[in-house]
Amino acid sequence: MQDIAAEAGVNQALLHYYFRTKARLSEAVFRRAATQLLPSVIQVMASDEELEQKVARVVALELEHLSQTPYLPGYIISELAHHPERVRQLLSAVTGMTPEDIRPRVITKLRQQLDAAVRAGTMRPIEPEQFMVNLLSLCIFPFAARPMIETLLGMNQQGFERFIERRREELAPFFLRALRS
Amino acid sequence: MQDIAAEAGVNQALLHYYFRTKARLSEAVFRRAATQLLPSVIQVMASDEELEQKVARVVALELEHLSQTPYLPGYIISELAHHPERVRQLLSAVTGMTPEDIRPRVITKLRQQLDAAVRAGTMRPIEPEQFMVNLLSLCIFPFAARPMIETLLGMNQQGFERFIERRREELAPFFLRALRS
DNA sequence: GTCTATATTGTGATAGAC
DNA sequence: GTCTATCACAATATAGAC
Repeated sequence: MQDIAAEAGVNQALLHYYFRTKARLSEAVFRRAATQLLPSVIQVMASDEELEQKVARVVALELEHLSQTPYLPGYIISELAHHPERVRQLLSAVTGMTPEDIRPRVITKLRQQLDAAVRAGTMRPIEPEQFMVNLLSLCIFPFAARPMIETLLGMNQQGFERFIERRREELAPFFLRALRS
Repeated sequence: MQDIAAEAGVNQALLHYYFRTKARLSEAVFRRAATQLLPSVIQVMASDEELEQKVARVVALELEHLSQTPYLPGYIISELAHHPERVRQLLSAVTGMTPEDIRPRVITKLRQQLDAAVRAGTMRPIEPEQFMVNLLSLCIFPFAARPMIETLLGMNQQGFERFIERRREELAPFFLRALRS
């Protein structure tokens, strides 16, 4: 609390005045962090856009955003690991919907599109859940594992940024090829 | 330290006797956790097996292992986020090589195989670094983001396990399709 | 090597003036 | 709303007997 107060240019007492306890400050920070990432992805996934467009937009959106806040995935996953029970309230607070309402909103539309593409013969069958997790894995994981990747692959910060630049171009085509029949 | 000692069936003093400080105990735990995951993947990646075999083996290896220790990725990423400086010493301790030695060992062999496949006309060009990060993302991220995925997609623990079962079958073919030309 | 008991410091939280 | 000063206790770490 001391350190946080100092970095904010105030003192501990003021933090308590606003947040009452350390746990509640921690939740507030977590909520703000998650708000930056989740709603836009949910919106894109649930939209009426073409599948190919969705993939391209999610990749662009995520890589653009995470390039500017590369610490976010590691932080969020860290919080998930330490406070998995917070996820429910977080999702409600961030989206304004209960988790039970979010799921169909995202999945139903996706499933329709994936089914249609299968019938049209352009895509192989894939569950919308797998589709979504695969896409987000490819976007988010590199940032979450960044320190390991940089060390293992001998990159400095600049090298990592170039690495991500390549992904901006290659990731959507890579992903779409995996879907095609 | 109290809680850890209690769960281990000893007392705080004994922990200090063996580990001297809490930080060093923490490092020891981290090292053991990482040792479970890294060496086997590095070994497979650097081996002489066919590329298709490598992909299948990494998927099988990772999903099998992570199903039994699903907390591991969240924990390791959490540690990376809080102590990125530990990665170097970790990699040395775990592999017995310096990071500078690990990189070529993994990357060189992969690059040869990928280049050969491109010349044979069976694969599109891809950097070995992207290849590796893509594959590991698809294997590891779902476990790291597990609480979020379960809540967002309305799964219970059993649902998540079924979700992973599907991936055991579908992930390697999915990934290989993305590589083919 | 393992324990009990204790020293010492760090940390979240509060009281009360302004 | 914001500060200084301080409390209460939890946490790490150590001493020393066995």
